[in-house]
Amino acid sequence: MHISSRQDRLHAFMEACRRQNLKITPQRIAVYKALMDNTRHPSADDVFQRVRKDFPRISFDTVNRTLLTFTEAGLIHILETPGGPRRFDPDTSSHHHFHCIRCGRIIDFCHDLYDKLELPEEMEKEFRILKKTVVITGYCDRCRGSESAS
Amino acid sequence: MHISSRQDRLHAFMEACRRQNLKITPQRIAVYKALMDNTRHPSADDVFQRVRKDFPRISFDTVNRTLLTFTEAGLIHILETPGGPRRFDPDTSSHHHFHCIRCGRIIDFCHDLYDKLELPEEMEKEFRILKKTVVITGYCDRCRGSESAS
DNA sequence: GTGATTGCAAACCTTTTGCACGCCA
DNA sequence: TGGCGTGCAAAAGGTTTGCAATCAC
Repeated sequence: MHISSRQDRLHAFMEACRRQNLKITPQRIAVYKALMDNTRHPSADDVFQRVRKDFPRISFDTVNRTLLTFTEAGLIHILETPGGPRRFDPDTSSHHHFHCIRCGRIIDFCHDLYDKLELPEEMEKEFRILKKTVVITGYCDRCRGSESAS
Repeated sequence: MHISSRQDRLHAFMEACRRQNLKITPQRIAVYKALMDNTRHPSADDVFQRVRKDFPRISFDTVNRTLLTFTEAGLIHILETPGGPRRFDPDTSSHHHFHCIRCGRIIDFCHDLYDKLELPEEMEKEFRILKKTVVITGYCDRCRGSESAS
């Protein structure tokens, strides 16, 4: 959970960069700050638009590549989506997702039981697991009425 | 599981179309047949390439739209992927996925316990649920060695 | 006959790639 | 200084849209 302050998180971020031999550049800091502000599920472009406000000269590519770098470093996650632009998730704590197949909304939810699910034994042996999420798909409250009205 | 014959499944498909007021066109039949053959996780283009063999005059758009139509009708599912082209899943029985974040492989697995997971009560009340999947992300057996070699 | 479906083509959007320059360590 | 990181621009890849012609019912 996000009990740590902005400063603490920024500090931890820089530590993580050092640990992974990632150079600490103004651009990376700007991207990370934007991610801390945005608790939703931003696309690369969403992040770009936000970072731009404080860092007008940054390029989209830098933002996009930075996001991929952060993902490889485990600082953020890539969301599982039903197609469409890639979405990132700055929240790396265990949580789960609901996807509306009509409006595309992704709704986070927490669920202790799901968090505690054990991984299949063989998989744990053979693979290196980073994340486990329950994804529920359907029509959200706003869309469930219109489902047959196609 | 797929104990029913090709003929049975085709028949069930046509029944489903009638039930949903979908016209039974040669194109839709061709797409459905291609899906029955392909047990992997095809993209729209994968399906297109396959259908083409038996139906050279079909257009990509028709295939793509047909897949979306089938999804809305609940005949197939859209896979949750970390970006990239949309993938479809002709297997609508309960199963779960592992995603390798390095090579992009999607591996199906079955897991009774995961199948039996109960949905969050409130969600079941408010939303219309179509599917529930556990998605595990990480490095697969082939890729786990190369993870630090970036 | 009528409305749903198809084929075609263009537009749109996102992601990837290559390369020269610049900056962090 | 060396090599990683950045910015720019072009290309590639996938999806969506509009419209006229066609087909299933």
